[in-house]
This record gives sequence, structure tokens and C-alpha cells, in this order.
Amino acid sequence: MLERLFLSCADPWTEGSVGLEETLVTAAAEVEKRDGVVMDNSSISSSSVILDDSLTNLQWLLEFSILGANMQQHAHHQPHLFGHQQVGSDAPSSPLARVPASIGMPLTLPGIVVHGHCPDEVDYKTNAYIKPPYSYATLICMAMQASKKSEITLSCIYKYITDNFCYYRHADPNWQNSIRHNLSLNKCFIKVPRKKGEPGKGGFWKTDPQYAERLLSGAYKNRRMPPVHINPALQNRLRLSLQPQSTDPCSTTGVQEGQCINPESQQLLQEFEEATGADWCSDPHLDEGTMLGSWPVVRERGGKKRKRSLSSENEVTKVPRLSNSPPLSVDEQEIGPVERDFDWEALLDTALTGEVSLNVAEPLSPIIREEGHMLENLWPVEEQGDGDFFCSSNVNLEPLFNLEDLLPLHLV
DNA sequence: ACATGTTTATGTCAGC
DNA sequence: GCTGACATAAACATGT
Repeated sequence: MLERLFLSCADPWTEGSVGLEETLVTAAAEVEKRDGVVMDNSSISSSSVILDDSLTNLQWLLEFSILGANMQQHAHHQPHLFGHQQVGSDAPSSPLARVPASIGMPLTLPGIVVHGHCPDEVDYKTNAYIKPPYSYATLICMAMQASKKSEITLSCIYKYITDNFCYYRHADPNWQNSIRHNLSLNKCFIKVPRKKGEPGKGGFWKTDPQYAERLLSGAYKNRRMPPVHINPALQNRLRLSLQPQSTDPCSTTGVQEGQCINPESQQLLQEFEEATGADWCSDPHLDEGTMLGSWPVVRERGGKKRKRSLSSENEVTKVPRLSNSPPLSVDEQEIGPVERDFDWEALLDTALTGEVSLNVAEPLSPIIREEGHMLENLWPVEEQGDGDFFCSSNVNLEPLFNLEDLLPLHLV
């Protein structure tokens, strides 16, 4: 509900049509929260929503740098609005907000297409349903940047991603394999072995200075946004929220015990239908028993066909091991006070120089600005122990996606 | 055993 | 159609 309010308020240019995805998400979240449905990562095949991919590669960094050269002031004005266009502002508050391709791309859902969807409407930190439109390389870079260290361990990369992208908290942990693969294969990343005798697993990773040159040379080309991946682990609940309620809601006709659709969920469904004009209840594709396969079979963007039978798309009994971080409900993901201002300009500089400064004095850190006053450096203090750092959850992307500033407090 | 790291294979997609 | 970027899967090696 809150997210819906966010969107309807924060996105004037998509008024009327934007809220659909969030309505879906919210509906599922409502079911999760109120019905206590345990997430199941197994039971559904993927579904997708078409989205542009302005951020699936690092091109935005380059563009942002070029554009940003003339827009520094603007960026400073609204740096915290990552992913959210400021009403009536030209400020490149975020690469997302500035990429024209991300505007007006149709959002498609089963049987419906919603125009005006924009990835910057999604709070990936709390939205476990939509796969962040960032490539793994981008995620790694984010982690490295966020660490404010020159080097970062693999486990910290994992932690950063799981802490800041809810999707990966609930996703099949295979994404970690992809991260490792990316680190090894991508020339942007350099492995720094631990010193002899230094405790801890694995080495450290840093970005290659040549990376910036690649960026500047246009090695990264614009690509279209990949289809939005709705977390398979959560689609089930989404469907449940959309499933028609029988006279006996707890009967065995598709709705298992404990997964009864409550009035709120029904209300959400109704609202959703009103928003979409679709009759999901009567949609034969949504009939019970066929729902698992009724969502458009979503091709993952890549990957060969799995060899292992356990990966069957529609396997219901699979309970995959989740990622390192314990699964958190959306509610559990609330992380302290809202931090603001993520210095994307600084991030850009870092990317272009290939350096991640250790100098606290450098403006690389997100800072809290309130009424023009710098309040606090938000980056976590390096942790002691086995040499790992940035393994706390202190750093988050809240400032990147925060919409709070755009809304009256009572709506938050 | 598990985490980490490397390598290979295969697939989709967009740009050319 | 070719190519590059990217994603996914998996086998394997190595270190803790």
C-alpha cells in the first residue's frame, strides 16, 4: 500500500498507469505480511515483465560522467533521489532517472501492458519481487564503491548485494556463482591474493584502472533493459494474492491451508483489477492448478538449459538454500534511519579513475545532508577480524531509492 | 565440508 | 547473420 502511494505521488509523468507493478508487488507483500505465507523459491516458473535495460551495463556510468560534468551542481541538489525523478527537476538525480530509454517503456504483465513503467520506481532494497536491472558487474562495482576500500572480499560483495537488493536475499543462490564467474572473467576486476599468513578465505578484489578507459572508449554499449524478473520465490504469493477466493477459501482447491486469501488481499486484487482493467479472477490462465505454469514462461536472459532435473522450472518441492543472509521479510528489511544522499558523482569519479579511495575526506561517501548540513559519514567503519571489511549491513541503498523525500511524512 | 576461484559451455538479446 | 555483452550452469581445483 505504501509503495503504491509512493508511486502515485512520486511519479507524475506516469500517473495513472505506473502503479500497476507496485500494486502487484504490494499485493503480494500484503499477503506475505498478513498471511504469514512462507516464501517458497521453488514452486513457480519465472515470469517477466518487459522493462528497459538502461542499467544492465555500466554504460550509464560513462554517460553519467559525461553528462555529469555539466551537471554537478544539479546532482548535488538532488543526489539522494537516486532512481526517482524529481518533480520538475532536470537534475540527473540518477542514471536511471536520466536515461531516456527508461522512460515510457512498456511494462508487460500477463495479458496486459503498462506504459510508463520505469525501473526507478522500484525500491530494490525492499522489493524482493523485481530483479534489479543491474548487471553483476555493476553490482560488484557498487559493492566495491560502497565499501570505500580499495579491495573487497567476495563474501562482502555477497553481503552488500543481499543487504541492498532484496531480490537476491530470496533468490536462488546461484547468483553467487555468477558473481564469482564475473569476477574471474571480467577484466574489470583484479584479484589481490591475501598476504602469506593472512587469515581468511579467498582473496580481495578490486577494480582495474583500465576499466575507466574501457568505459571511455565506449566498450560498454547501450543495451536494452532485460525483462524484469519477478522473483520466483515470491511469485507464488503474488499469485495467491490474485487468486479468486472460493466459497471455501481453505479448501484444497489450489489454496493450501494457511494460505487463505484474506479480505485485504481480495481488496488488493480488486484494486489491481481496477487499475488494470483485467479480470484476473476469471482469467482461465489463472485457474487453480494451472497457475504455476500459467504465468508466461519467462526465459531467463541467458543460460543453457539446465541439466539437472532439480532445476525443473515448475518443480514445487524444491526448497533451495538461500543466500548467506538469512531470509528476511520485507518488514525485517527496514534498516534504521533513512540515510540520504548517495554521491553518484563521486562513484563515477571512482569508476573512471579505477580507484576506490580510502581517504575519508574525499567526497566518495554518501552523506546525510539535512537542511544543508553534513551530518554524518555513513560508511561503515572497517571491521576487524579476518581482514574482511564492509561486512556489516550499515551501508544500504536506501538513499538511492528513497522516495521519502517526495512524500508527506504521514504517508511513509 | 564448504568457500572460493577458474574455466568452459551455452543461451538470449541488441546493435551493426 | 555476426558479434559483443551478459546471464546461467556446471565441472573442477584449491584453500580453509
